[in-house]
Amino acid sequence: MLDGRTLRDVRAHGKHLFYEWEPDVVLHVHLGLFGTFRAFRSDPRPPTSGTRLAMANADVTIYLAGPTVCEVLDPAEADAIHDRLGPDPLARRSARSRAEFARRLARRTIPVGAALLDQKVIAGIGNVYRAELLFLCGIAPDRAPRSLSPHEVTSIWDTAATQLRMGEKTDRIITVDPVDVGVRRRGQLHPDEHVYVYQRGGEPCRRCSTPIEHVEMAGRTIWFCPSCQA
DNA sequence: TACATATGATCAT
DNA sequence: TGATCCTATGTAA
Repeated sequence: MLDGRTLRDVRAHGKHLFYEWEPDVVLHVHLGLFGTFRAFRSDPRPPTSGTRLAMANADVTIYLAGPTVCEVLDPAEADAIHDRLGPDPLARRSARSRAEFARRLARRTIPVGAALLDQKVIAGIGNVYRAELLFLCGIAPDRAPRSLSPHEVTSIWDTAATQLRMGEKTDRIITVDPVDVGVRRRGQLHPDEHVYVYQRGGEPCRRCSTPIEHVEMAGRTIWFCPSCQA
């Protein structure tokens, strides 16, 4: 279906990837929990039974295995998927998107910790960032969206944009301010010091030493500091 | 070698 | 809320 076509563009919205092939065919990929791309610069191994997609040109061969979604769509179908997603903090037009986020968040009655995983509210956050963002903003995960001040809502969006941009740049999730672990620069952080709360249940908060707690929310575990996020 | 576990999202109920 | 998709990795055995 895609053989021989030229790749015109690749776009991302949240964790959804859209490969636009000429003319007017869109490959929609979502890696989910298990999906991985593997690239072979030379001498590609033959695809295995788990390989769902192979893309190759003269220089590189890329395999995709384990994705939640790998489907060929027409542009209208791709648009429909795009339209049902909430705003992406990494997209341009951020001020407008922030207002849209505030609107969509305010309509929900679920806890803010659950809303951050709802792709119709905000796209692309994920389980690590939802916990880290709420820590950075000093917001308890079980707060009702309606109880959040405009400033708190703004800070969630702006912090998401900043942190996601940093993650994109470094290809790592590093939310910790080096000052909080007693070093000067990001590069001096030990890998165990990259996050404030994610998967740190029982360990002392990096800011106040209170033991980190965790709770189940939207079917997944979220960690938080009961003192910093009172 | 076996097993638990993970940065996700959808759908049925 | 639980089942489902079903790869790679790290740790235990």
